[in-house]
Amino acid sequence: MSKRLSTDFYCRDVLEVAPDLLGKILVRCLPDGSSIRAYITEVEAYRGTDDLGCHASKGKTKRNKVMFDHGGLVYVYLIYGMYWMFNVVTSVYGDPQAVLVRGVTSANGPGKLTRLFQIDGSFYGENLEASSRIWIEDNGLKPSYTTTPRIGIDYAGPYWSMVPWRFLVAASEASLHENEALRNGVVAHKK
DNA sequence: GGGACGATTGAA
DNA sequence: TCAATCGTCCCA
Repeated sequence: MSKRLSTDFYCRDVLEVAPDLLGKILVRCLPDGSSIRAYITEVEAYRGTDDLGCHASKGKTKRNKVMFDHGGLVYVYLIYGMYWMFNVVTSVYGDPQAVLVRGVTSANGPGKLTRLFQIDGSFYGENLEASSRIWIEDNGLKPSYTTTPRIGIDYAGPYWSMVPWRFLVAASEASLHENEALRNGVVAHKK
C-alpha cells in the first residue's frame, strides 16, 4: 500500500527531494473518474536565484512566483508555445526551488508526460497534499540512480549548464520492476 | 506596443 | 536539421 506524500516531504532542499522522487508514484485523477498512475523515473533540480538555469535567477515574476512559496505546490509553465512543464516546488517560503519531472514509466519526456496526464495551466499552484486530482505516493521503492547535466539549458553558462542535477532511475523500468518485486517478496527472475 | 526566446517534440 | 506555436519578459 502506498501513501500520499505530505507537504513536509517537499519542504527540504531540492537536491534531497529530487532524487527522493525517483520511484515515487505520480497519480492523476481525471474528470471522468478514472486515474493514471506511473513511477517517476527522471527529474531535474532547479535551485534558487544563484542557479542561472533556474527561472528564479531572474527574480520573482508572474510566471515563477509559486517557486517562491513553500514546498509541495505545483509549478507549471508553457514552453515553445505547446508543451506544459510539470514541476514540484520544494524548500521553504522565500527559497525558490523546484523539481522538473521529466519522465515516468509510461512517458519519457516532460512534454509527453503532461500530455498523457492531462496537466495544463489550471494546475498552477495546486497543493499536492490536498488536491483531489493530482498527488504523489510513496510505495517504499528506493531505486538506484545516475546523474547527468540538466537538459536544454546551455544558456545558463559553462558552470550551471554542467551541474549534475538531472537524476535518472538506473536501467529505468528494469530497476523499478526489480525493486517492486523485492518489496513484495517476489523473486525476480532474470534471463 | 513590439520583438526575441524558450527546462520540447516529432518529422524531414 | 528544423518548424510548430504562444505566453512571458525585456526594451522602448
